[in-house]
Amino acid sequence: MFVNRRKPKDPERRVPKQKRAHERIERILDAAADVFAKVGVEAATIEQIAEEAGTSVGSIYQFFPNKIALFEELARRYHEKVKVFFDGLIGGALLDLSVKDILDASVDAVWVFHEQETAFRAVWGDLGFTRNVLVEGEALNKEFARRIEGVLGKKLVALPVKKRPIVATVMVEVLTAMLILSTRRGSAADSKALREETKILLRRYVEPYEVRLTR
Amino acid sequence: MFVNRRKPKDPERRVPKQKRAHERIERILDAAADVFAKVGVEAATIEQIAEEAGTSVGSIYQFFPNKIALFEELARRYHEKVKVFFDGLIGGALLDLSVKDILDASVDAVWVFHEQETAFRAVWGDLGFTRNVLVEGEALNKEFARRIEGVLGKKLVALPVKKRPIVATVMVEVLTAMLILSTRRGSAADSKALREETKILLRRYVEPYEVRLTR
Amino acid sequence: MFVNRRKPKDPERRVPKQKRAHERIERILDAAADVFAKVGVEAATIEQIAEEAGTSVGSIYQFFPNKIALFEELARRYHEKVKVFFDGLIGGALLDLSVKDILDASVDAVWVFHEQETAFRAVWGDLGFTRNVLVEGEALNKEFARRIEGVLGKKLVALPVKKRPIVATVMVEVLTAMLILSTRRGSAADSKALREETKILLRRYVEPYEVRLTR
Amino acid sequence: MFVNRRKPKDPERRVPKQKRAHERIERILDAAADVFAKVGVEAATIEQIAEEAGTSVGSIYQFFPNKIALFEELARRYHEKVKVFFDGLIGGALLDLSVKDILDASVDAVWVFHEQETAFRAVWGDLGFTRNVLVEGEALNKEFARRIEGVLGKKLVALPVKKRPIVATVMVEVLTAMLILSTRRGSAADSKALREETKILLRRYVEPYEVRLTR
DNA sequence: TATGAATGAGACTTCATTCAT
DNA sequence: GATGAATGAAGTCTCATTCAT
Repeated sequence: MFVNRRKPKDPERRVPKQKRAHERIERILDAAADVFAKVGVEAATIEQIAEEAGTSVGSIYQFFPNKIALFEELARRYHEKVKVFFDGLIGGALLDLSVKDILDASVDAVWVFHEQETAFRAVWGDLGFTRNVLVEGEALNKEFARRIEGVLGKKLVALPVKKRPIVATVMVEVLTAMLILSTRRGSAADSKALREETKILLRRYVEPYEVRLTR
Repeated sequence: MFVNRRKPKDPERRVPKQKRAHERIERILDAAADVFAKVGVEAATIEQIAEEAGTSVGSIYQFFPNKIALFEELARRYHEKVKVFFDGLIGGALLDLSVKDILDASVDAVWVFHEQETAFRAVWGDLGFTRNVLVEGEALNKEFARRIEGVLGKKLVALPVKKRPIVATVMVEVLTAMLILSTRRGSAADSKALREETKILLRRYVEPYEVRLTR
Repeated sequence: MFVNRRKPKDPERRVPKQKRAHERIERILDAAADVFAKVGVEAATIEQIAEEAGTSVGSIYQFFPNKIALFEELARRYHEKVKVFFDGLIGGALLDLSVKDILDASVDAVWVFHEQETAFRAVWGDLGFTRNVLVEGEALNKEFARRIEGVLGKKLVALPVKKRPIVATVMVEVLTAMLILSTRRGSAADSKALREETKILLRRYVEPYEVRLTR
Repeated sequence: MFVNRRKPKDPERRVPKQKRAHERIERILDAAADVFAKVGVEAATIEQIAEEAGTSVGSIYQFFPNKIALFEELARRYHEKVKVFFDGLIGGALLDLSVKDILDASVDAVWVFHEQETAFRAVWGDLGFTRNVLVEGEALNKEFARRIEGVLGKKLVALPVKKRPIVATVMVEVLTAMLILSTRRGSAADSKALREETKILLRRYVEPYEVRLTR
């Protein structure tokens, strides 16, 4: 009742021990992602999320100290998921393929991943705008870039080591931009076309680095 | 957009008042742009903007029905400015240049424009975030694309008419993405490097369409 | 919307420049005192106070950053009022009277003051309980005690200097206790009787110090 | 006060369970007293109390219908304890002593009791604050007064019967006030001094009633 | 018209109480 | 019974918008 009654509380909040709790957390996060996707992170309200999750606001606060924590957890999870995804992609036989095939396969894979993870897009899309957590989005893309650098180094022999970071960064950002665009545009036909165009764009960008020009 | 700004009864004596009102509107919009840039559209408060503009909230509501109208007017103006900018760009002797030179000049021009218009970036950057006005941002980029199509048609003779829209769209989005990235990264050195890399990227993308491959 | 949007704000809040605002502040404080008196400081809600004051919660927050600030301002004002009251009491011709007459006059005056300032009692009564602001109540009574010491020194010649503080403190606390009791009991008859009994109690307590026992 | 604690069907097998329940109740009440003492009744949360008691909130609600019931039970118990205490005090050889010795012994005893029962002070102190249960605190003091009246009648022969109630009341309230003051002030030295001063105060107050003025 | 105080809906968060396990 | 997660009413506070001066 009094001002100081709003004590910070255990910042970690309850650790989910029970299965039911675990499910609820998932439902809450899913709902949060949906709502974030629908109206944006800022405009989303806890009540909305609770309703979408089929719970009460109290339950959300049982697990998350505030709205931003929901967002951060989502971002963290996507980050994780993407890392795993990339590891699978690169860890595979990718490096045995030609640059063109690598790009095609990668774009396809990322595209599919992106389309399946509806909520992912919302979070990712908002990352740049939600000033408080910009960091996370940056981190995500920077991590992508780092991974890609590894591949570039092996396949694009004509690419000077010093230029690798920027080329990788550009590739990631271009891919991101195309994904976001495809989300914005909505139509499946557009998406397909954009995907193919993205492949072309990336291929043309890096092809010159593929073989060292001899003679 | 505006409330009752368009009722010039007694035009004679209205002129000075109109002038004052006009100045006030400009100051309000400038302030809004600044505040939006600083804290984001959602977080910005009318009071903040009023203070920054050296007016009162009441005065703002005299001219704008609500906060979003401020944003929309800003977006509209930038849209306008950009159109003018593009007209200048394309209307000039651009078409006499080679594709490479066109791209270089265009990227440079856009880049400079973007860097000068601080508030522009804020508005543009927040476009995706404030869902209600996403439209405006889309419109902007679509308009860009349409303009570019005109140029493409003339210079990229090998580009099939049907492919023009998507190529133009990709170019605009890529350029946009690079501009946003450069804003995020901040450092001037990065910006310069990104600008050059953007030129390379775009050039490689469209070069194949430059000349019809004859046998 | 976001967590950090709840910025501390100008802690002083608006300074009342306008007459209307001033009146409103008075009304708010009166209402607060009433509500505090009725349900206690902790249980009082801003909404209740706003209703009682015939305003809106927003108006209250225009002037006071939070509920506790209302309480503190009330306490501060009462403190002030009481100081003035005491100055009047002691500054008068009181010292020319006998100890008995001084006590009688003082108890009467305090009693009347206390009965008139309904809200005062509420705030004072809660001072001891509202942990956060205990200080204020203590300060008030300590100040009383200090004033009384001055009088004691002059009239109670047989009271050793070293004992003055505790005797003064006991007198103040006893008087306070009796006032609070009389508030609790409610009935006017009781109040009158308690008042007289308080005079007796205090008189008997200090009479032995009145004259130095010679021989 | 209690929910369903009084349904001993199958008393045989219930004994151990009852015992366990009894212990739990004690632990809960102790915890409640501690927490009330620490943060005040309003600010105390059931969860805090449960934690302090090493139980769960559910268990608390097994025995107490709500938070206030905890408080009331504590008050009731203190009331009880105090009654027993007083009975011991008065039932003893007290009446054989002089008025001075009675007062000295009583004040000492009450003081010690008060200092030992830490939680008691918290509950008592908060009595005035939690309006709903003000009654209880009043009752306590009224009961004290009644007991004291009995003694007064026997020892203060010069005290008119009609004046007994108010004298008793004043004595109790004064003692209470001094105890509370000593709690507030904290220091042991102060406490000792206050205790002695309280003895003096009370003695001087009632001495005149000790012997009937003859002639 | 300009000002800024007033309004009040609505967001966040807490916590007493209930209830499924 | 015991547990602690779930609920949601209620409280605090903010700020877009209105309106009296």
